[in-house]
Amino acid sequence: MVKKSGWQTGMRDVARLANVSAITVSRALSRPEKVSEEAKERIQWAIDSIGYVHNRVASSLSSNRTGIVAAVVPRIDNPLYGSTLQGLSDVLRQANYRLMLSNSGFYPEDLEALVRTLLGHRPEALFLQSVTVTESTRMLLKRMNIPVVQAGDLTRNPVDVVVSYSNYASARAMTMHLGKRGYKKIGFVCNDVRLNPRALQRKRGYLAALRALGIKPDEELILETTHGFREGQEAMATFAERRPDVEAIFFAAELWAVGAMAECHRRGWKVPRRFAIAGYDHGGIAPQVTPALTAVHIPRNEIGRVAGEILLRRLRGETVENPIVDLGFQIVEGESA
Amino acid sequence: MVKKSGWQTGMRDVARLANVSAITVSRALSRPEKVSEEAKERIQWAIDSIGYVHNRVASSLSSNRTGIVAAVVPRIDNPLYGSTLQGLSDVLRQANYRLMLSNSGFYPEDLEALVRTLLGHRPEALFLQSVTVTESTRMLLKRMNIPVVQAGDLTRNPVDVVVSYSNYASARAMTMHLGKRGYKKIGFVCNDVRLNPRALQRKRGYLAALRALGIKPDEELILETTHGFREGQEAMATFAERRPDVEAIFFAAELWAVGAMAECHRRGWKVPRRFAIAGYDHGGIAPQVTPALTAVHIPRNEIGRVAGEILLRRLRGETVENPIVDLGFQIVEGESA
DNA sequence: CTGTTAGCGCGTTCAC
DNA sequence: GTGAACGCGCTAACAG
Repeated sequence: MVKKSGWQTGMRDVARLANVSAITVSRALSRPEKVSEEAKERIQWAIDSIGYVHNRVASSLSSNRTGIVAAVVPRIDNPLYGSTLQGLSDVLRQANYRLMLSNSGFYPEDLEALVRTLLGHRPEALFLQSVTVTESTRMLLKRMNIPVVQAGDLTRNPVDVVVSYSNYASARAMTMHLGKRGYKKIGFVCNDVRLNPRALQRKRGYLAALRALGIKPDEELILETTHGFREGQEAMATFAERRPDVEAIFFAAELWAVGAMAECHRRGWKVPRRFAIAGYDHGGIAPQVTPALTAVHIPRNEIGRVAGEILLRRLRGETVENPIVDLGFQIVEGESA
Repeated sequence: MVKKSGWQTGMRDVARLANVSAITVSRALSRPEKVSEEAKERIQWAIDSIGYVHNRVASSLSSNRTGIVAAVVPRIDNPLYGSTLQGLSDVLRQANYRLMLSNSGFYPEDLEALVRTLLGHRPEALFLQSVTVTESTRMLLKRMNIPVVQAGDLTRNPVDVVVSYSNYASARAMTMHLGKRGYKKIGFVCNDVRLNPRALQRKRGYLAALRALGIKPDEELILETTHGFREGQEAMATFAERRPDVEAIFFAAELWAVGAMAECHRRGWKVPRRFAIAGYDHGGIAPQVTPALTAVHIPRNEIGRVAGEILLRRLRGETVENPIVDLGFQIVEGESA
C-alpha cells in the first residue's frame, strides 16, 4: 500500500490516454501481434507522451516470469570468469533475459546463503561457477525447480547440468604431451589441493600421466602455492635451486607460467633449453609472451555461451539430453616446451 | 492469476504452521526486532521445515523496494571494468543489494534501450560506465528519480553523479612527465577520436602538454588505431620505420604499450635507450613486464567502491555534496621511460 | 482483436 | 507484540 509518488505512471494511465483497456496495453507490450496496428500506435504515442516505463516487478508477480537469470562466480574481476560471463550474457540478452550477478568467494557455505538470497528474486535459471555445493544447497535448488548450469569442473554429479572441461583430463593431457616430447623430470605447480578441488583434479591428472609414462612421481617436483605472477617467479626460483635437474615444469594455473618465464628471462635461463615451461589457460597474457607459451587452452567464453543456450532451451521447456557437457580443452603448442 | 505449482509455498503456509499470521512472518523476516523471540523461533522452524524462500518479487511490489542496483558496462570480459564491478559489488553486497549487470556495447543509442529495459525491473540505483548518454536517456533517468553514478571520464555534466578520473588530465600529466625527462619527440597512440570520446580527451591532454612544454605538435607522431596487443606491436613498428627519430611514445591504452615492449624486445631495440615507452592502466599485465613499465595508473576498483558508497548514501536519503568526484590517477614511474 | 474479473504474495496502515 | 483488510501494478483466464 504505497502512496503513488505523483510522477509515477502506470498502465492505467497509458490505457486511459490511448482509449483502450489496461490489458490491451499489456498485450501491446508483451505480444504485439495480438493487438491491432491502430491500437498499438495510439498506445505507443501514449507511452511516449507520459513517459511510461513498463513495471516488470508487477509483471513478474502476476505472470510468474521475471526474465532474470542469476549467475554466481567466485570473483567478477577475474578475466577468466569475465570471459564466461560475457558469453553467457551475450546469449541471454538475445532472449531478453537479464543477468543478476553475484560473487561468492570460494566457500560452499557462503554460497548457500547467497543462492538463497538470489532465489528470493525468483530468477528463472541459475548459472553457478562452482561444482562443489552443499547437500542442502542442492536440495534447495531441486525444490525451486529451475534449470541450473554449473561450470568449473566436469563433475559426474551436477545439481542439474554441467558445462565444463575436465581439470583432470586436461592436466593429464598436458603432462602426457611433455612426456612425449622426451621430458622425464617434470615438475608440477598447483593450488592447495585441500582448499581447491580443481587443483586436486589437475594434480591427479598429472600423476596419472606420470604413471602412464612410466615415470615415478617425485614429491620434490610438486609444489602447491597460491596463484599469481610473483608466485610463479618464486616457484621457478625454488625449482632451480632445489631441483636444478628438473627438465620441464607444468604450471597449472594462468599467471604462474608467465611469471616463471619472466624469471627465466631475468636469470638468463633459456626456455625451453634450460627449463621447459607449460601453462594453463591461454587467453589473456599467455599468447603474448616470448617464446610462445605451450599451454592448456580452456574455452571460457564458449562455456558461457553453451551454458546460456542450454538454460534457454530448458526455459523453453525442451529437455536436454545429456546433463554433462564436456567442452574439452586444447593443448596449444608454443615453443616454451 | 497463476495456478500454484503445488510445491510453491508462501508466507501463509509458514504462518499457519507457526501459528501466527502472515504479517508476523513478514516482520520476522524484515524487522526481527519487532517480533517476540518465541514467535521467531516457531517461524524459523516452520520456514525450514517447508523450505520457504522469501518472495522478493511480491515484496518489491508491495514495498516499492527491489534491493536491486543495475550496472551497465561496455563489456564484462574487460578486466578494467571487471575490477570496477568487483569494487561496486563488494560494497553493495554489504548493504544487501544485488547487482543486475548488462553490457552495452559502445553506442549511446543502444544504451538507451538497455537502460529502459533495466529500469523496468525498478532498480533502486544505477551505475553507468559511460559518460555519453543521449538527451532522452538523461530525461528518462531524471524522471525515474533514482541515484545514478557514471564513470569513464570526469564529465562536468553528469546525469547525477560522476566518479572517475580525468582522461585529459592524466594524459597531460604523463606527457608532461615525459617532457620533463628530456624527451622532445614524443609519439602518441590512441583510439579513433571520432568514435571514442575518452580517446579524444587523452589526445587533447597530450596536445596541451606539448603546448606547455613548448613542443610543436607533429601529426606524424600521432597514431589512431584499435586497441590490442598486436596493434601495439604494429604501432611500434610503424613509428620505427616512419619516424625513427621518435624518442618516446605514449601508448594511451592498456595493451598497446605491452605489445610495443614485446616488439622492441623482438627487434633488439633497447627500452628506454632506443625508444622510451609509456602506457596507460597499470593493473593486469603491465606491472610484470621488463623493464618495468612507466604508466598511468587508474584506480579502477576504487571507482567501483566509491560509486557504490555514494549510491548507498543516496539510497539512505543522504545528500551528496559534490556530484563530481575525481579519484585521480597516478604516474607510476618504471624504467621504460 | 478487445475487455472484465480476479488475483499474484507480499507489506503498509491502523486498530487492538 | 500482533492481526485484518486492502492494494501495489500487472496479467491469466475467459467471454464476447
